[in-house]
Amino acid sequence: MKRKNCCPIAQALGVLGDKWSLIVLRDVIFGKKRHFNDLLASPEKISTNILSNRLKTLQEESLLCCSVDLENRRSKIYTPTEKAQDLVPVLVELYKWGEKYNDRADTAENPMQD
Amino acid sequence: MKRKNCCPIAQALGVLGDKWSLIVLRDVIFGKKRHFNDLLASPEKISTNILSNRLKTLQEESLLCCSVDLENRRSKIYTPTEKAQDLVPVLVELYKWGEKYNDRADTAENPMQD
DNA sequence: TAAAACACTTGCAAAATGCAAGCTATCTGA
DNA sequence: TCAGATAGCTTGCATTTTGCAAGTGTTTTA
Repeated sequence: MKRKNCCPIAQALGVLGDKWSLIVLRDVIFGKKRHFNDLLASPEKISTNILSNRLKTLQEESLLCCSVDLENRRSKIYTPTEKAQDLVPVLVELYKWGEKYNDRADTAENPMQD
Repeated sequence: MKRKNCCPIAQALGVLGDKWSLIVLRDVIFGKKRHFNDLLASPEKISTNILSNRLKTLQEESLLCCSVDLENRRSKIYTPTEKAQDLVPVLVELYKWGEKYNDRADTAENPMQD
């Protein structure tokens, strides 16, 4: 969803305002997950085609960069850019809000405590 | 999207992780918009059925409450709850991030400067 | 060299979104 | 009082996004 000529919140949501982008970024940033299968294994159960698509768009938005794992050439490594790291405050505030109002978390499945 | 037994971020996104909920909340919280038609008039151009649906789900999630305008009984007033007000830090961080990385905002259309 | 692992891709069904039109209750002006 | 305007929806239908299962191609391991 392109959102030109509108407020920064709408522009941020143009990139992040879907069901999965921030989940993937959470896992890459806090969970330190780097591989496709690591991200697939999250308790939210993203499906392979969506994950693949999200990794593509997040690269296009310069939130992730992708490199080949030198020790295992069939494996790709996805790392967060500075632009993605700058989402930490957003994720932290979301975490605090979710904790205050919606928390039924099983800490064993909590990616913030990786 | 129900997200039980998972981290607070995922739970927050279960409520807010779509294209429109945070846009509506932005307008109610910062733009101080209270009526259906005020919300319709935002530059992001939400359509009537989606707005109607979002107002309903945001009430179900206790983020908005709805009352009849006593001075104009065909008009309804939507006000943010404390739970919604507590999203201010999330919206502020999103704003800062959007401003830093995606800003092409026309300040004349910027709801944060209402 | 056969089997397993990894990162996808494809096909198809279901759900969400987007657009236009219509509908009902209230209100306003002649 | 009564036609038209207004506010807030609802409906129908096309398009887009998501979800699930199965399959593909390359690399690695046994």
